[in-house]
Amino acid sequence: MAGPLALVDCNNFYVSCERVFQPELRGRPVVVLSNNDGCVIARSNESKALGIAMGVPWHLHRDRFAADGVIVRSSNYTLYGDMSSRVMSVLSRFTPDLEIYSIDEAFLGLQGFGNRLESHARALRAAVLQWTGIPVSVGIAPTKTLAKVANRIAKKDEKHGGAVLLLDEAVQSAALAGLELIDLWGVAGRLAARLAAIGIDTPLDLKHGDPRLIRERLGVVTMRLALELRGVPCLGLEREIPDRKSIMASRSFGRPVTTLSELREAVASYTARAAEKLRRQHLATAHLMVFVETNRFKPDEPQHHAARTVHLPVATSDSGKLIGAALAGLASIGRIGYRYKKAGVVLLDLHPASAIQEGLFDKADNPRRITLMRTVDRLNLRFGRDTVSFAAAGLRRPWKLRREFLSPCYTTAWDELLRV
DNA sequence: TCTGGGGTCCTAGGACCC
DNA sequence: TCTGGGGTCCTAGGACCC
Repeated sequence: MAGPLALVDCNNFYVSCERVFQPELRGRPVVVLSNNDGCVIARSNESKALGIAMGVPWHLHRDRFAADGVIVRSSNYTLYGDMSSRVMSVLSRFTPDLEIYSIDEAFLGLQGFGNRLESHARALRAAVLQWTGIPVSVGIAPTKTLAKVANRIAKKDEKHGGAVLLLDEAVQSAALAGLELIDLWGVAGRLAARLAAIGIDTPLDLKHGDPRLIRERLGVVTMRLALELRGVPCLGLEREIPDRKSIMASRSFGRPVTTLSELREAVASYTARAAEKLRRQHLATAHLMVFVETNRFKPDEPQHHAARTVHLPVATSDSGKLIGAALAGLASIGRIGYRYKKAGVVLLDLHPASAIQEGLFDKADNPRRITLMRTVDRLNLRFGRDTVSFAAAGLRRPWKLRREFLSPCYTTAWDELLRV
């Protein structure tokens, strides 16, 4: 069933969108800034070559950007959303098997294309460029994780002409040999550190690691990642767009907010915006969370981060009701005397709007947690340096627990016991 | 000398992605 | 003066219920 997959990823997407309508930006260093012109969220290749990192705050680098002739644009999400739809629409002409993964990426199922994969990839790139003006890179491999690797190589090295195929095992390993763990999809700093702690230092180590051991130590998500590196598909193509599980509307304030009335205004307008999204997706919500935050980049100022969840007796998408609930939540957490930097609302526990009348949202069929308990006569604990074992009447055999799986409060107790 | 075995809801936070 | 705005999944623990 599973055939090769392509990951199609738009190059420097936001910058490319700006360039479609301002061709004079081509060949020049360009960055796009986040809301409030806070930090850099997209860079052209020329900007990357200047050493501009993702996410850097603009105000700290403004002078340097100016000196380097960097062109700066505020973001325009309406434009990017529209361009994204055009790109996806072109891609859908090439295969019905399409997963829109993000605003600028899609996975394509390419079963049945046989040995025409490479020419197909090139035709696809050319079509997207011609019809939308957006350059894309294509990575083709048997699994999503390897397709990500292929795409990364296609993007980094121009000699491949924007398309890379990783179809046989030796080629895949050669590609992985040039990467570090944090270059992999799903690996960031923390996981890389935990992998290193069990002797997995490179993508090839992970590929050849013992899946059972990895699962035991690091969980099922990491085991899937290891298998995907071997070419075993663990992540399927998701053709249907699933309903959202939460909807958020939040903003950082341009300057600190110190009065409750300003906070109320902001929260009311974010709630209205979230409610619009909710209705557009034909959903209703039964919980709403409102939160406020002070400026975390100013640790010397008094900090206050607070959130309150408000339960709605009947799921709704009515802006008025939601704003009322959000303001009630805000009243119980907002405090005078703090300089607030950010606020927002999150709508949770979403249901199809059509289910409201029938009350179908009310009852969840699946238990949220399964508890196992056993009363035992007496516990016999043996503490070792790295493991503790339990023997008890009521347990068929002793349980052994490794230290790294204990939460810190227990390991402290463990240390105490070892000292005795 | 002795008092079960589950369940739900809520809050909070970690870790990752784009 | 100035550091984004969304999402996902997972884990853990407390309060409370029957």
